[in-house]
Amino acid sequence: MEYIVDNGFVVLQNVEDFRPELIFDCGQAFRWIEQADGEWIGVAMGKVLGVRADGDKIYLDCPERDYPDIWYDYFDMGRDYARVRAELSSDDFASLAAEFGKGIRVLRQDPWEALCTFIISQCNNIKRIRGIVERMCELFGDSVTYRGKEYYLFPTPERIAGLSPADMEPMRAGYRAGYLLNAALEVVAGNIKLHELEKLSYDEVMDELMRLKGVGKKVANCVALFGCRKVEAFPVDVWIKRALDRYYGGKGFDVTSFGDEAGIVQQYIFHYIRNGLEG
DNA sequence: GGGCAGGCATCGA
DNA sequence: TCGATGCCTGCC
Repeated sequence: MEYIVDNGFVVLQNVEDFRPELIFDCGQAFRWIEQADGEWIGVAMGKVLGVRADGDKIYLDCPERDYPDIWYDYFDMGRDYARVRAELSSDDFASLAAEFGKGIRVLRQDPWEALCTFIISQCNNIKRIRGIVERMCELFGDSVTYRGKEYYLFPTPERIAGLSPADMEPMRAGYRAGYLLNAALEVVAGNIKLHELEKLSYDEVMDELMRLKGVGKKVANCVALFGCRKVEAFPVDVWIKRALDRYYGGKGFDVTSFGDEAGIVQQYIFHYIRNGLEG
């Protein structure tokens, strides 16, 4: 956990795998926004954070203690992504994708936020997902001030559980609003313990999550990967399915061939097929 | 102005 | 177990 503090910034040095535009714009998190000067500002884990990359240095605008307490884990800094990429060398397609996506990291997000955002994601495009999530936070989240500007935290399950369907209409989440309300009620009732899930096996996590209405295999895999630290989770959406069909002969493909960190490979492939294959 | 977007639940074979 | 269908909404 090597870092220095420089002029109020936490500075990570000699970081090879950390490109904010890839991390924040590859569909795993929906609340990071690029500023005109290239800095990224996001709301996560109950905080607001500014992130700037300059060569192999990463500048985090946060109190020093927040790095070991929060952001080291959130940015998955304990994982050697160069090793993950190197281990794919026997797979031509995956290593191409990994090379193209060098700089991606899989964020370790709050499980409740991951659950809600990926419930919202179903049958939706990223732009609209972002809009719904943002309205959800502005309507029901607590406000915090950062550099003199107001931001809204992701609302707690308790707050959502107290809403009526009519209260949720301004979110414009459509039929997904009912799923969110149900999930909040289940969490508040203690019928699912989101923060305990990471201690369970991947299969157990999937079973628990899929008990919730509106949570099927795809959403559960996303929550397991991004919210419960299950890096073997491999969400298959229409894009990934097309890629597997095309490059691995489709149906019989066994994702465990990507190893026990298949979810990281999924992020590389997802980014590659959407941004790297044009022309 | 339809089709469609990083699914899911339900229903009928 | 599998395929078809409706679901809210809004951008293209």
